[in-house]
Amino acid sequence: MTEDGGGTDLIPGLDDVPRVPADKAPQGKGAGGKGGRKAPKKGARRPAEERPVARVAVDMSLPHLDRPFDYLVPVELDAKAVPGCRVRVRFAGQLVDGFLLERVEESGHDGKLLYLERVTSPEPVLAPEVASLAREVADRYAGTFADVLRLAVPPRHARVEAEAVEEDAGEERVPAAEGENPWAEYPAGVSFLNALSEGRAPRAVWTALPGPEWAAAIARAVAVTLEAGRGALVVMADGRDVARVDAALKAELGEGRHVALTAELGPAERYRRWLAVLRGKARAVVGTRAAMFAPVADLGLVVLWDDGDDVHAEPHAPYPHPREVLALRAHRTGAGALIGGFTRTTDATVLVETGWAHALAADRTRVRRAMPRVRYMGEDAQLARDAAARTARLPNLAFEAARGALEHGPVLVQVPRRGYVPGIACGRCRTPAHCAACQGPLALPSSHAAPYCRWCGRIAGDWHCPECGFFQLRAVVVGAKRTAEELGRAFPGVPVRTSGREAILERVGPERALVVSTPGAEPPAEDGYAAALLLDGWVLLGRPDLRAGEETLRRWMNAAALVRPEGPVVVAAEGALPEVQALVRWDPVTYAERELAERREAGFPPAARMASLTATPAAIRELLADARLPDGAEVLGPVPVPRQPGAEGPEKERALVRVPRAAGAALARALKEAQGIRSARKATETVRVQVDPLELI
DNA sequence: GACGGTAAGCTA
DNA sequence: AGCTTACCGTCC
Repeated sequence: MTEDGGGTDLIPGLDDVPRVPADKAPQGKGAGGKGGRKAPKKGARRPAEERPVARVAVDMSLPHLDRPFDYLVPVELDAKAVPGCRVRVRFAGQLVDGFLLERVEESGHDGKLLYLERVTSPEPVLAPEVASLAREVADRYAGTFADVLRLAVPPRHARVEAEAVEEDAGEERVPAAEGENPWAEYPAGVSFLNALSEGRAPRAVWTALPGPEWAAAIARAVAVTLEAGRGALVVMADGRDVARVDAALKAELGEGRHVALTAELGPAERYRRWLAVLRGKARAVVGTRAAMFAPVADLGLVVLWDDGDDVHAEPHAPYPHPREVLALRAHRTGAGALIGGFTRTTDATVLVETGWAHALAADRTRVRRAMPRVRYMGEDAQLARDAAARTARLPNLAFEAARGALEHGPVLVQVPRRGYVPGIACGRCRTPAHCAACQGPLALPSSHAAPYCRWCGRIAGDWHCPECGFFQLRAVVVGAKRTAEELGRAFPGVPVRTSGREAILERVGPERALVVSTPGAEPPAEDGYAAALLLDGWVLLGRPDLRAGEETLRRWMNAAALVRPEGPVVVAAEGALPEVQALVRWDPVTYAERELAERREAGFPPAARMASLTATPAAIRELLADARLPDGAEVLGPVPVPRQPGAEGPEKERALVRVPRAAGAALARALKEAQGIRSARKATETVRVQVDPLELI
């Protein structure tokens, strides 16, 4: 992996030499209709004098038609038919949308060429860098160019496009805020910034110190990049993180030099801002995953924060991941890259181990100064001696930590999402089921396993109801709300607030309060939390997912990073677990390195490359029969997949194809080719192909 | 996927 | 013969 000049963007697969001169193609009357049955729709048409051939990416996501098609540019559209503009063409007899990729003198096509039907808009919305990026992303994910373009180019909003371009606010660049440099906390931080300001391409996997400084650090890196005359692109997991970086950028850059792109803006405003980027009015972008394709000109820096968050994963085909897309962009444009978070994913660890990026972290002394004091409560957790806490069934350690901390400010309580932890109650009298040992609430990890205690984790195999003696259990929904009620009773007089999927708190004040939140919805507290309780570690860790461990650590650290330095954090899990040890020592890097080593041992991603094929068993078999899989490929399964709620049709199965990491590109190519064979053959059932699927096992 | 060409199948 | 339906190659 070396740097490559990103400026010239020949689209791979587009560069075959045109052989047939355009004048062999039908001119004017010839094109309209032969034999006079159908009258020519337009009068005699004439191709443009210069570069009369337009290569068009038609909006068709069929794998076997995933290549450009040539059309003639009629003279009257000569001026409007610019590379990157939206066009409408006749394709297989029907009118379809497309993008004009380039204008050339001659076509390589032997047959007749049709004329462009119209230029939808002369706005060159498909920037050359984005076009070639989209081609590469499509190939990487065994998907089509058209599918990627649907993600990369927002739908047109004609009124917004026509709006008079507002005059520059004229605001002279605000000098970067002269506060202390957040990067000074990191030994390699300053040299990272220097490399950006010298226009080089530093690439770092950044383990951020706990606390709120990360947003300012990102903003500073962006500011330095802009000062050096290049653009910057920042991708965040959700709108709240976007808002934080947006605010930090405003503080750093002033108004008008960057835009925030999120889905909540609505189509008009979103398109307005996106156009501002395209037209070079804004040189920096912060946004959620769709922004990964934003047409930032002369890219100097890409940033991805919290790359392990599963909301980064694009749910639409071909399911590209921003980490991959931004890495590709940085690589091909010579931009710097910053992949940061409080934790470290195994995927980012691969980037470090292969030498693509450097690790950027603070030294231990600073980490120790900034990190919380983490305690754990395992099976031996003792019930609180305090009477009120005893009625609330809170283990002593958690109770004492919270009670002490509430003197100094808010306490964060992290509980898994509603439905994540199915609570249980007596099947007859509906009394909630509690642990015989510590009186914590019982829950069922899955329908087959025995109930366990949400506080202490002890398995409760021989439960019977203390009220009525019944021994069968029924599921009840337990979520943050219920936990909030239980906690409220343990701390009378302390306000309890909840933050979850439906009602997310933006932030909380410095006053004492219990803040019960689901993972990812934790509101930052002004001046930080005085303490945090991380409950239900067993459920998170017990999930049957390859990434359960790293994901649990990520959730814990993201919550614990909101606690004041040296504040207490109590985690409900066994101290011997590697995730707990990593949290206690605040050392996500060693954890990720070990985890990656284990994956390598077991042949799992990201040490190996995988693709999942989801379809009926017959369709999977056919696809695999057509696919010339690379050497060393191994097919696992297929196994039945649980039916999606509301899904129609026959039972689906899923097969996994595993290859050595180096064969990833060959795997994608083989699957794409096999999909092409299938679609050309008009196979009725489609196979969903997902390269690097997020959820595994 | 949608079109249009050709081949096979049915109605007089 | 004259119409339908079925299949399949092509789509610029």
